[in-house]
Amino acid sequence: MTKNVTLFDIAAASGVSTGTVHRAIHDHPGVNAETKAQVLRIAKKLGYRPNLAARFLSSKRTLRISLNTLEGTTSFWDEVRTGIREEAKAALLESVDIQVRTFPGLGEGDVEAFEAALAEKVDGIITFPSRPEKLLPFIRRASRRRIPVVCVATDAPDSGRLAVVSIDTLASGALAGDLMGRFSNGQGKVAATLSDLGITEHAEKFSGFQNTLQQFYPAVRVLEPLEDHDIEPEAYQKCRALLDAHPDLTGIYVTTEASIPVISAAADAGRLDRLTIITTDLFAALVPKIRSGAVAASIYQRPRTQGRMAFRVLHEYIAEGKCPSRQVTLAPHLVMRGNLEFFLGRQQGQRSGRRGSRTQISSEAEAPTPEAVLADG
Amino acid sequence: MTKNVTLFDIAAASGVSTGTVHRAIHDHPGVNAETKAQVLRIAKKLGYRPNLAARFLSSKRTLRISLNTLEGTTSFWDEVRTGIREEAKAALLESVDIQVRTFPGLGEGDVEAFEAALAEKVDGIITFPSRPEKLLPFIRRASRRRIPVVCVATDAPDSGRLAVVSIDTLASGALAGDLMGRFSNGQGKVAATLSDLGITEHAEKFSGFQNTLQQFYPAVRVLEPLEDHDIEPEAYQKCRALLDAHPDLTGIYVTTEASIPVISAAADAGRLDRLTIITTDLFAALVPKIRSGAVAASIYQRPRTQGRMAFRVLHEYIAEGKCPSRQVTLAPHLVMRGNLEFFLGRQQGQRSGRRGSRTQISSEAEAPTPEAVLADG
DNA sequence: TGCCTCTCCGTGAACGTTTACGTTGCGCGG
DNA sequence: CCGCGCAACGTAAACGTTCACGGAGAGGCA
Repeated sequence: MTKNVTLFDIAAASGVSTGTVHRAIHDHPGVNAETKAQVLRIAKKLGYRPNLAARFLSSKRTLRISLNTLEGTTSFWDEVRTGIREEAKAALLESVDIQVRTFPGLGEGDVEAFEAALAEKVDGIITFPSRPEKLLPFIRRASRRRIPVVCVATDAPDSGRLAVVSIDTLASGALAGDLMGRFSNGQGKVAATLSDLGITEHAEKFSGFQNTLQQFYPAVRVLEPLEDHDIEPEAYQKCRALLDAHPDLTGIYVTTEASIPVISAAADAGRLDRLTIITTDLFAALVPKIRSGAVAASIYQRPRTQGRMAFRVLHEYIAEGKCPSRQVTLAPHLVMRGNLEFFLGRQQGQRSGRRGSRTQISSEAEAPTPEAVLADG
Repeated sequence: MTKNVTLFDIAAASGVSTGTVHRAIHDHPGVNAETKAQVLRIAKKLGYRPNLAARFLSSKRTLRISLNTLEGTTSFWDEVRTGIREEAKAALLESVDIQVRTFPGLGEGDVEAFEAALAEKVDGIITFPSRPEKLLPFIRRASRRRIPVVCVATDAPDSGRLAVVSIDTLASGALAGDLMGRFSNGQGKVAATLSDLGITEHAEKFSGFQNTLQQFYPAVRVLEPLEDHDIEPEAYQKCRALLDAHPDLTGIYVTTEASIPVISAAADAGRLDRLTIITTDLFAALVPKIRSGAVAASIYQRPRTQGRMAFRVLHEYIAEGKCPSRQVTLAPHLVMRGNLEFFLGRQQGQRSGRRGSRTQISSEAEAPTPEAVLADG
């Protein structure tokens, strides 16, 4: 491991001063085009990597990032936010200011929120692109302004976004398919609900679900997916109609958070005990349904981890200038009756976690601590 | 957010120099007891928190940690190591030197490996405490010497270890129980194999398994657990005997990595297709068994994440002097036929990941980059 | 008294980057 | 020729911590 290349080394090699090297590298004005090219060439040849400690030491600006989310699904985004905060605390090199901007509905106010973030000149944007195609030009604009954008849960392809963080949709669907196949003993007729086939993520979940069933449980018949367009009454109505049309339906896979209307429809049709229902995510209203067995399993999309990863990618980019992998996909967790309490405890413990860890410092006196100051008393 | 307290502030407030403050805080020799107490009091009153950037800037020592693992289960510990490396790279503030020490068997050579690590005066030890009670005094000794010890996979309670990172055993067992109950349609007779009831983790897994079945699938009968003491022939023999003794056995849950002998026993007894087998972890030999459907599901203990967490806790302690939560428990992942490829791809992508991310920097030219040097060409 | 040791403490130079400011050299209008 | 502005570049002081060095005193011993 040879000693790291510094600005000074580059300066010496190219016959200029560190100030010029710095300006060249950071594309700041006031440096000749030739000189700049020369410096960049040498920097690259020498394999320059900035020393973050030095950078943070000298310019200790606070990192400002905007989190743009949907208003309705608060529990999910609350967890995402917690994850971001957690990871920000772990990065521990700068103070972080998270500005939360919410928009009321899919495609409503998302652009405005994004523009507001841009206007504030934040250092990065973590967003749920509710309507990717509408947001696309704005993400491009941010990208041109060197403001990194990380999409969470849903992707905005070809937008120049830095990265997307989501669970692996195919694996999610496949897991649901496998469970459905096993739970149904390899036979029966099952359906899936989703928001809109036009949304890649939902289409992929369904695809994973269908493929797995076709491949490994060929006797199970998969119906056409049911689109609810994120409207609960529509989900309820369509589900009732589905149940009426198929008296022999054995299972439903809800790929979105809109599982409650589906469960209600099944209950109102008196079919709850004959249906295997697999849902998505974990929120207060769903808990009793899982506990009672109405829901066989729920596929948890790990919002906290999504938040952590989103921040992490952003931070790596801002700090080190590295372009991380453009797609961060997570494996979903599976929540069932037996391990439900575990997941609830985590959500719980999370919120009180911040205080918890503080008190722990002082209470666990026997713990070894390098900073004597902090250990005492 | 008030400006951070520095060594200089403390020095000014207590009428000494920064050098003395530094020595006092870090418990270095050469400072009067009274002075030291005074400095510490003031530091505490002012709420001093060390500036890591400055610290890493000045003393760029390389962090040396020892990873003590079991020789046999290489795939698991290889992943753990990869996770550690990953996280170390993400910490990006210092170079990390991971010394791997392996010991041949449970309780064989583990103490020697630990002592070797201590002798090397490493900055931290990440270990699998194969026989916690034997290792206990040595962990204590490390703790007294302020060398933090993180246990992975298995805990060493009351040893003064900094933290333990593991899968939540109860949730694991519960998940296995839930799946077993569902897959068996709520009836039948099932068994579980484990290494030794004396090992807390295994006992807890079984307990979660049993409780879940008793509570939610009361018609399923759970047999006494089968102890294989981590000896494959013993696992095979006992399993054959089990199958002979219980011709109506419907499922087996293997809580350890020793699932191959169980599968062999079932196959040799001609019972494979009538048994629901739930295994643990994911390794090469298991893959075809899952693919063929011999194994219904495997509970993946996420070694890479365990490694990441272990390093993270260690790093937080060393860097910031903070005592993290003493127990880091993870939710297991569930591997089935449909999502098997996803997990295999992750393991694969992991190993080539380091190079992959490098090439990505240069290939993804459209990506915005703050360091012009790295983006060009 | 001279010399030496030991403890306690101050001093100042790193570490690599950022940034405000100073210094050239050149062209141009008056 | 003077003065001005401007582009291009150099300079040096931060940022907070670490660490090697050295000095001042106190005490011991011949």
